[in-house]
Amino acid sequence: MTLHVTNTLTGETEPFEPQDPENVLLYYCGLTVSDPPHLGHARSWVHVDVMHRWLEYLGYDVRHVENFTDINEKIVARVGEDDLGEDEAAVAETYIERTLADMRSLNLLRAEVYPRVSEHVPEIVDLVETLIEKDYAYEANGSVYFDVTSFDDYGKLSNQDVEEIESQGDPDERSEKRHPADFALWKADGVDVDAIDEHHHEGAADPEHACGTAQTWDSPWGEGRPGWHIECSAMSMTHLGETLDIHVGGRDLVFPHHENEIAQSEAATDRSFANYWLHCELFQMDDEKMSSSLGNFVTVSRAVEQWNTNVLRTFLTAGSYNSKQLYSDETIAEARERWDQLERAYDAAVESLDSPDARTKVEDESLRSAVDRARERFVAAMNDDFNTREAQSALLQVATAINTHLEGGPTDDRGESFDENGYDYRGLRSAVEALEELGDVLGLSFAGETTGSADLAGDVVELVLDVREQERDAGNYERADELRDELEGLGVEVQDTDEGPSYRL
RNA sequence: GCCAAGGUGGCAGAGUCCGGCCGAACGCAGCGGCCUGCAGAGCCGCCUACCGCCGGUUCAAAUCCGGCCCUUGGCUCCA
Repeated sequence: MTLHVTNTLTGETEPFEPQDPENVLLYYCGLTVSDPPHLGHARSWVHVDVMHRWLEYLGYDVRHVENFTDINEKIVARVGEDDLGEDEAAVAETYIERTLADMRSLNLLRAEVYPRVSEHVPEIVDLVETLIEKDYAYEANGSVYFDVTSFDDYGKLSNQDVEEIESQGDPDERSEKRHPADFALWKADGVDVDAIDEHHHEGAADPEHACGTAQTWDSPWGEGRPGWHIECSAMSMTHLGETLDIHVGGRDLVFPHHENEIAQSEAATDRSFANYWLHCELFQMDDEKMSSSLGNFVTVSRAVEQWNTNVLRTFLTAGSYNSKQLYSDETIAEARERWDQLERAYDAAVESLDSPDARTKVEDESLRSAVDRARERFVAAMNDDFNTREAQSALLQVATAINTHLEGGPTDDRGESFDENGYDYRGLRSAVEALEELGDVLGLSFAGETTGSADLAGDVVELVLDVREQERDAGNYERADELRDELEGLGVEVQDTDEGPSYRL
């Protein structure tokens, strides 16, 4: 059984075969750092992260590169705003730091490199020169444009017909372009701040000021700035070579961005730019997508604060990466419920494993075979185009098997209960291992976060529970219920069990 | 207008590439039972889907083919 992925280039699900059987070159189109990252970005990050983890699980070495676009008109437009920074680079740096912090809070595996456009201008200039030499690009008034009619495959990713394409880029570029679909590789000096959509930051720095702070670079065509699309080609080639195995990005980037990346790169190298193009679908808010430009987003930092990393990751992987996902209070609450079930079952299994009953010699085939079946389902699901929803379902299957075993007591292979009151420690151990190992593929972590303050809080909760037990023993249930309600009000979930009360924070 | 993706139970969401095991997974909500002082959690069971509409192929279709309707995304910055 091998990994299959849906390739936007062919529109089909294909077996995955990297160029080098042991290594995978993975590039993810990162973000333009002109706004705080929102949950939509997090959804893509988490899915790319899960791909990365799954590829490693399969034994590949993954070279994962994720860029930051730190040269962009939208960044310039924010210069001087709040305390973001006094020039384009400073604003970008502010957001890059925030973004990296958000990424850490989501338990993402680090990429090997996070290249920035500003650090690759020489490579970009080289690439543009190559394209001009090969007659795929032309200079006009200090700007350089890619000639789409010179590249036969133009449109192969998004199935566009060159003749149908109206135009790309700023309106004032049009007169300079030979074909309306030609796009800028290099833009002559100035920044047209008027062209920037400023709907979500009224009162931003005035255009004059912004223009003054837009950095420019020297080039064979005079002072200027790199175009948007060329950066990804230059950076991925610099760090991963001419042909990528996997290129991932948001669905909204298919055209024109990814289409243009292909054109530039393949025109320059005469080689395939990326063998597999995977696209992450977007979040659906009531009836439109979540996006920076629409302003209808929830920031990552707020979401992590409000929920937590495990709940969020459960939520973000509750659908396939390549299908749209509905964002609503209900769908996120449901994810929380799923995660809680996993965690409760895991805690129960670990606790039982440590109890004397677990040492009773009991064999329970049903638990172990349920875990084996779940493992198989999980692996098959992930190999089937990273089907994370199905994978979650397999994890829940383990949780149910644990609970059934703990609840009903062990059974023999005919499903009849043993007389002994014991647990099958081998089965429990395999269940715990499965949860840890497979959960890790989704970036879920069962290792409780026991900080010093949490320990203290736990001690205090136990003290209260001791008092409550005394009240219960005395038949004073009203007082006992009050204590339980009050604890719940503080976020402590109390459960009475045969072995006494237990709680979750 | 052009390109792309999608329409599955009250909600959400797999399955559609490789037709039968799908009268349709997993979960949420709801209902009944067990357990419990009660509650929660958990367990067991139930409930609601002829899989957008019409036609075709086939012994057999949610899954293949054709037509139609609707939704969403892209064609301007966007994960």
